[in-house]
Amino acid sequence: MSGFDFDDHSFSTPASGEHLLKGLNAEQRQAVTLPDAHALILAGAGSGKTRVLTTRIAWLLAQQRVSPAGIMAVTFTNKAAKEMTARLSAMLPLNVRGMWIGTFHGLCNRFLRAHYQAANLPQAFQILDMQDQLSAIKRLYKQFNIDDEQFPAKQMQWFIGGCKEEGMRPQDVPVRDAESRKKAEIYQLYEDQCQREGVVDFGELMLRSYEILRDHPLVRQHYQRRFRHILVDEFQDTNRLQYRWLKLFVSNGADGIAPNALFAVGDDDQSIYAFRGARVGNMNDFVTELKVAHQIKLEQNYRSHSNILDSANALISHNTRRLGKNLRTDAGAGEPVRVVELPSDMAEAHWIVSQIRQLVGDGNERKEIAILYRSNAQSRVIESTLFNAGIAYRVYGGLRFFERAEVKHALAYLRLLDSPRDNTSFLRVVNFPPRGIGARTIEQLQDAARAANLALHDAVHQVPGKAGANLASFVAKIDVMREQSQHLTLKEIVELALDTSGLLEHYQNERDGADRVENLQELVNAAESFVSMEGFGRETPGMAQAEVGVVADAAGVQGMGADGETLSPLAAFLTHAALEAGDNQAQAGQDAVQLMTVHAAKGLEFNAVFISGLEEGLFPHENAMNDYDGLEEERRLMYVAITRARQRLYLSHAQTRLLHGQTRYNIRSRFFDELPEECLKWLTPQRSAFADAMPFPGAGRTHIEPQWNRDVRQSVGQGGAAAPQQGAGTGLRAGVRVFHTKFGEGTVQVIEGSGADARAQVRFLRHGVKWLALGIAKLTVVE
DNA sequence: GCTGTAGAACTTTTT
DNA sequence: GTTCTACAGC
Repeated sequence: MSGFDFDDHSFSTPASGEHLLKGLNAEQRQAVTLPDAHALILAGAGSGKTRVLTTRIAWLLAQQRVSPAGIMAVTFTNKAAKEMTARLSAMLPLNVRGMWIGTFHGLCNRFLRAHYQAANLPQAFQILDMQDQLSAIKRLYKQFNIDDEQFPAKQMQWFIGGCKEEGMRPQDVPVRDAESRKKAEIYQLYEDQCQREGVVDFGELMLRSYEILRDHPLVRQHYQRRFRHILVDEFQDTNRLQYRWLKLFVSNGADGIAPNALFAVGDDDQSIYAFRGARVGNMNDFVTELKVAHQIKLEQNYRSHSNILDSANALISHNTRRLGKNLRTDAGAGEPVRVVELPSDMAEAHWIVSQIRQLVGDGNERKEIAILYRSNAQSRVIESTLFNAGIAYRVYGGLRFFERAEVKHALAYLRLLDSPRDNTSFLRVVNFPPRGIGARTIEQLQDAARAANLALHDAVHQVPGKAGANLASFVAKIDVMREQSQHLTLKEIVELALDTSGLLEHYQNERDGADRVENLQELVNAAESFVSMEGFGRETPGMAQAEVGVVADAAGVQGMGADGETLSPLAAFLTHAALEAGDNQAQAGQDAVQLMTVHAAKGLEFNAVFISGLEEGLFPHENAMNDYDGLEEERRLMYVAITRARQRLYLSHAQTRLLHGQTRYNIRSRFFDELPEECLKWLTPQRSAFADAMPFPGAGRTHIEPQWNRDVRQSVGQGGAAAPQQGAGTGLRAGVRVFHTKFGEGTVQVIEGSGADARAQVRFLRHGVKWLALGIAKLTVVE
């Protein structure tokens, strides 16, 4: 039950673990069997990264070099953590629950529950997701009269998250001017509010456990002593704080603790999350700061044919500052990469659908076909085309189960049972379903609560009159519910909440409430299966007692509860809901074509992949094109997209695209020019100024036109014959300064196309770079 | 206190 | 073009 017997070597595997190495190539085998020292594994796409990671753990255990309790394995997503756990238990007969395998945030949560007193948190602290966090900030704005115009709440949320990722508390925020001072001030107010209400956001989970490890040597030493092997997946995605957090677990041999080993697996070429704080530089820092002796590259690719892989390699070689890696495959050349240009986004969608029809007709499974795009907005046209064609599809992204409004409402009621001080939850449901508690009443309550320094829940009796009575009856309802829930199972508690709150009834009476009722029902199911899901609720406190006891006894460390309290099943369930928003896979398991952004596709693979919208401004995205790092990240994104494909890869771009309600004219992505010609098969002639009027190409027609004028941008740059008809007469050419009635002054970057299709790329002083159709836009030449 | 309409936003996203 | 937010009117 404890699973924390440190001397537990009780699995019946041959001690050598040799059998685990079967089927591994030399590189993989070398990585798996490295000595107990820090190591960096550069694992290219499709090189068997997860396999190496899990086999490494299994091998260490089988060799009896470490007990399960001495392992910590960290991932980014719940999905990855689950997969690792599943593979591991398939390899070895052992109780994986004794190990610390989980996401950064999941492990931090586990840590903070154990050290909640040192962390100065209630044991049943609630976790704010992004929605909760934003509404918490907005609430703060109301209370302190902060101008949302001047400090947009969304931006503030981003700012606070960014500070925490850098390990900065409000007092650490550099104050340069009035604005930064105010931001730091708001950050502080937000922190105070969270502390008062006993809630933590995602960043706080990381930062606070980091601080405890940093500031409590005895706690730190305890974990350093315990974890002999720390393994990290997707290391290139770690942010600064996560890296520092990891380093605190590393023992350098001081304090009488034997050195332990950090085994990091990552791929710098697949680093696509810089925009949310990921720092590829952590890989280099790791190597130098911890004097990593073992670096292994996994370059054998088991996924793609060589036309695909060579394309990926060629593309990514245009990036500088790489750690350097070249994938190889034994799979043979395979099909060429098919490339096509289409007149519009709609034509592109039709073309993709026609190709999919053909693929499916040839016996390919729909779920083995993926359509990738750079931004979500692009999915709409494709969706409607697939829908009209009657092809089953599934879109990734969007609202997940625990994020749905009705589910969040139900969870808010449940949270109030455990954490009455959670004002975010209180406000969410105090008048939902409507019970006559309006804005003015709530304002009164907030004033009273602030004056008396009480939680909203505890201040209801300070509000006089009818309004106060309404509030009191709401609180009474919650309190009664809490009383009644005392001896119920988790499932019964959820049912009680749905019933007593009136949520279920409310949605049952609503016209379009059927889906919501169904989701609430699903929540009951989730609660039921959660209990039977092997002891999530038991496991954490089990660790808490054992560990905290050890540390507190040995060191007399104050403030670390070693009492026998366990986290209630409800609290565990709420934690689960916050840390794992659940699937959005409505039709999961069906044989449907997969639609997703390139980001969402990372880590997945398909037999056939369509990458759509390969146009300048879209992919690479215009917001990323301005700086060099941004462009390199876009290229890595493209690299990720290409390497998703096993057998067939299709690249498409459209001349015109409806975006934000207006037609945009795009030229094909520069990435086409970075792919090896011999791997490609152009299904339409490469675009030129003279070939614009191509009719909508019949699906699958494969004639190849002469490829004159390959790079339009280049010919304009040379001041050559680009845009012969349009540009010549008006004096419009690259470099000329122009004026636009809406965007103001700018400089022409590129002109291309001819006649009605002619377009110019203009860099405006105030509005950035835009593509304008010369037949429509009113451009005046300034000079 | 609720409902309807006008206005703004809009890259990528897990925890 | 769509979707969410905010404020005004009933």
